[in-house]
Amino acid sequence: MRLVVARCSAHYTGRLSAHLPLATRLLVVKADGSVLLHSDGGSYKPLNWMSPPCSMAVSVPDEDAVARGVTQVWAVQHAKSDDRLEIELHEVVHDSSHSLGIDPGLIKDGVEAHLQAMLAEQIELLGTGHTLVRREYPTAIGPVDILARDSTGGTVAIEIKRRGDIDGVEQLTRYLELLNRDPHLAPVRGVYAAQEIKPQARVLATDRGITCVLLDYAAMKGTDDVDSRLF
Amino acid sequence: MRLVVARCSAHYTGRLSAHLPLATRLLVVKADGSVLLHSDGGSYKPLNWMSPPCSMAVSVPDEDAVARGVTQVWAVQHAKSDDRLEIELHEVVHDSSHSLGIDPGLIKDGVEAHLQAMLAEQIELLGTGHTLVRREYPTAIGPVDILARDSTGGTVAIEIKRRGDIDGVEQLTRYLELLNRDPHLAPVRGVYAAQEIKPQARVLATDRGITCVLLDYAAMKGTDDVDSRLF
DNA sequence: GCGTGTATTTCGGCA
DNA sequence: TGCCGAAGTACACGC
Repeated sequence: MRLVVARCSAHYTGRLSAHLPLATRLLVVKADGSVLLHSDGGSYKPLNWMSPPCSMAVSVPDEDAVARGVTQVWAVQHAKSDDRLEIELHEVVHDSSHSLGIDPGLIKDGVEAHLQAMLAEQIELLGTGHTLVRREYPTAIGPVDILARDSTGGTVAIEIKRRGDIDGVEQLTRYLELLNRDPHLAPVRGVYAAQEIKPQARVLATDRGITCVLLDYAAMKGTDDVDSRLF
Repeated sequence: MRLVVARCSAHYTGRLSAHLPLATRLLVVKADGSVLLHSDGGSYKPLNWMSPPCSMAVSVPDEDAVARGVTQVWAVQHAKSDDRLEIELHEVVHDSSHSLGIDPGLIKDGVEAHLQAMLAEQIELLGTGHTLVRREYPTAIGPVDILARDSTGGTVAIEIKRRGDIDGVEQLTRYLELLNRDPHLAPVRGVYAAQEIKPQARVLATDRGITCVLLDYAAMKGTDDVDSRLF
């Protein structure tokens, strides 16, 4: 990994065109050849970058560029597309290289899969008498997160999201349409369960007769008996 | 901006829990207090990070940690939530600080907004006699990109994408269903306009009576009289 | 390899 | 400020 701090400008062409005016920035060249261009703010996203696989060619600036104060030019070309990032470096403030080795990677916990597991175990949160049929109930267009039965024996298809957006309603709608063709299951009721449901998603869901349920992750985790296995 | 290369492990708790085993990584501390933890690969996304606003407290490791080889502990706490990132540093390979100043930021060109603006100005690309009603025509489930009238006075709802995928067809279908309930507008015809339309999207659109239109960005830009303001 | 669905998404725009 | 949709989305998992 090479770290360079320099005054620079940059130009990207590929899926869009973008330009970065002259300013001092951090340039990171990773071992796989990818390049990140970071400012001193924003968030984790670089101002500009090139993803691997790509290769970088360093060249001497032409006369015109030298006159503008350019000391070197980096041309980073993506290996499989026309994506191209050109960086003109002016003063270089810092330049160092470091050997990092391969990273063991991140271990995660607490994403949608956990919500699904916990709701499956606490299916009565949807109402007294609800019973689990199975998680990841398979259909022709993909698995339904949870299939259950309510106290009257009616089938309930549940779509789970961390953030309930409008596309989740579409997803559930497609499942419901398919499931309702199965005479063993029909009629199937839909439940959209999420930690947070956007107003527009709620409107669309309600319009289609889908019930919205808010999930309280902390409360569910508190009564989750498999909690202990996490870490 | 502070750059540190060090052998470290990390623990994140917040919207999820995550752990990073001991390895050598780049740690970037930005001027706004945010912290990035990068490996020598992956992509532009850090292995772990803390977004601003947040604050970092450096402390001396306890006896137990010292025994594990920890030389310092960074506790990064988000200012507005419970998000917390703890980093245990072992050997520090590199440590430098740099003043970068405020970045002028990225200037983009060629995104969906440009396509929309240009098509609104060149609405006759859809056929002679087409007139613009308005851009971002509001509905209960979100704004339609462009609403127009054709030469016969019929209403046309236009969905614009850079890359025409299947979800854009779904989106337009929802709008059409809603708009067709409005007696002042009905019947409303749908047009799916994109620089590139995926075969599956084209099939679905055609099946639903939606017209597909390919947008030639370069050609549209050539006749765009506000072109001069870009860059 | 491609398609699908998630993400500590981030980012910008508009009400 | 909050909500909503786009992103050079990236990324993992399924087939």
